[in-house]
Amino acid sequence: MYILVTGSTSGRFRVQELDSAGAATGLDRRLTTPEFLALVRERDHDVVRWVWADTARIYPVVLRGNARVARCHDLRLCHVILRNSALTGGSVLANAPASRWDAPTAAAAEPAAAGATLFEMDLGAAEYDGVGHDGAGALPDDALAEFQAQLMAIRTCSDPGRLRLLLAAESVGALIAAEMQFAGLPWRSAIHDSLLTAELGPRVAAGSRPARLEELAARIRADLGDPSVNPDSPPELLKALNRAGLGVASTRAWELEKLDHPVIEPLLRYKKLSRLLAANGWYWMESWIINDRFHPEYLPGGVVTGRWATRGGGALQLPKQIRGAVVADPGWSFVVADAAQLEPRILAALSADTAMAAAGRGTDLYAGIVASGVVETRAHAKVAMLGAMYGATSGESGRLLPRLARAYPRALALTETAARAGERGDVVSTRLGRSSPRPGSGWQDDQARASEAGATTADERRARSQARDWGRFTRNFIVQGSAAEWALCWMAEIRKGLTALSAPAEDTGAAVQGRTTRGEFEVAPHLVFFLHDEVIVHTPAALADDVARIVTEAAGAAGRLLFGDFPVDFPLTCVVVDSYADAK
DNA sequence: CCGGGAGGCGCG
DNA sequence: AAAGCGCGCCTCCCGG
Repeated sequence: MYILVTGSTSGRFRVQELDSAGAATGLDRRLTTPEFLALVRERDHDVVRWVWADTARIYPVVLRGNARVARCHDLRLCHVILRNSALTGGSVLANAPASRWDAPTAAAAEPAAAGATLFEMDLGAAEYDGVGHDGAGALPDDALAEFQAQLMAIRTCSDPGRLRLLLAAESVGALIAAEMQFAGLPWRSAIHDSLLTAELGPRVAAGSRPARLEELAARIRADLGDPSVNPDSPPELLKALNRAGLGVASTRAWELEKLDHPVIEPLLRYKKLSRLLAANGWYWMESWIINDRFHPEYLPGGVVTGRWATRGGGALQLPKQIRGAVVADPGWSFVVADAAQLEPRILAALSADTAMAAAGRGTDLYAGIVASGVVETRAHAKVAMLGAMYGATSGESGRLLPRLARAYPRALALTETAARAGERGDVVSTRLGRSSPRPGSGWQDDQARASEAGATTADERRARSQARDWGRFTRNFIVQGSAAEWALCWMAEIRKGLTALSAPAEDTGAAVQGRTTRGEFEVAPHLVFFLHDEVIVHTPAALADDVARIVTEAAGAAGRLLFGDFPVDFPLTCVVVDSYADAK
């Protein structure tokens, strides 16, 4: 049973009931926002999947109305997958000309605009799919046709089960992303401020240097014998370093670390601190922290591999330096969990390499590789595995690869096959059927030119280099993308478990007019952060152990969803803490 | 004045 | 110029 929801600029929703084949049943109503919210509460208990154009646009309306949905089908996200998947390459959908469903997603509203709080902002419910203008100029209401085309593409593909799981996972990911943005990550501005003050000195006006940075800049100038050099300017700094007799080609920290000179220590500290100030300083805090919550905008499917991206606030790059500001509410705790060596385990399962899977059973996978006698140290095991998944050719990683290939031929053959496909310009696909993009026309042109009669050695070298670049991309795509699918399934299972844990707390009505509320996010355990292979759940402290069990069991369930009975473990490091800084 | 590329660094 | 993938976002700097 599907319920198709389309929106309108006049705050009315069109709601059409569809049967399990996606055909209209005739139930077709126009509802106001309160009526729509009432319908959501009434019908979400059934086996209903809500179908809509864009979760990021419509679901905040539901959340602000203190309601939630269990399942949805996000037409925009699913369209992208089905258009690109090799599994649906012959479908009508994939071969139709580009439409508005192929347009990039519009930027959402500014988060911290002019004193508005997140809960007062218009998150774009109106006109989220551009339909429903009651006058001239309305765009065609093609959401139903699009949904039916998607169902057809799934039904007629070679492996519908995998794609159905992928689309369900992608869509529930969109729900979770909206819920996490809505709930926010607990963030203590006072602690953040004192961390900054301890590192940088007292806060100063924007545009001037805090005391610690000013002192370090003075030392750098003195040590370089250059009273005017600006340490924020790489070209100036590079010249000054060279004048001081330091033969570096860049000012990167990893290169400076190799040098022995008095200026290096203050310079590296300057770089570290100026980065903290620029990326996560007071200005960042004022822009992104509202009422002790960080509300990043997550973008499910924002990376071609299926990983999420974020927009604004740099939520996926929170430096370890400031994680001490992430503190649970009084009486609450965080359950912080992180999948151990996720990508190599995904590779073992993808390739059905039982030896590699066995090396990770009940233990650190890299330690297991050492115990199997493949390499001598854990560091070697790790760098060799990363090299296999990223396509290392030289250095220590390159030297260790043959030993890995001897011990785990199936796993290494899979990555090699993916790389060769990319080098030819072919498409590769993840476990559940997300396919890599084709290389651009420039790439194709360069390959073609290199095989023509008049090709120069420079043409050939260039084409070969680009082919290898693309091969490294496709090599990594299957692993990173399949790991992203595991993570989506993991989060979906966590969300399901958390819902069951707090099921009795059925709420009764809409938010009080004019009041801001986070609804059940104020009383029940909920996801507040996700970072590729890591989640944070904010929970009443009394439920933390239950939550930890749910999170752990969800990892096993995700593995079974992707890989059935294949004997691969997905162990977690899972801790209950008050502060994110204590997680590892 | 603005936009975009480069350099650089944070995260997985 | 990071060996080897994927991102976002800061400042500086240059060209239009």
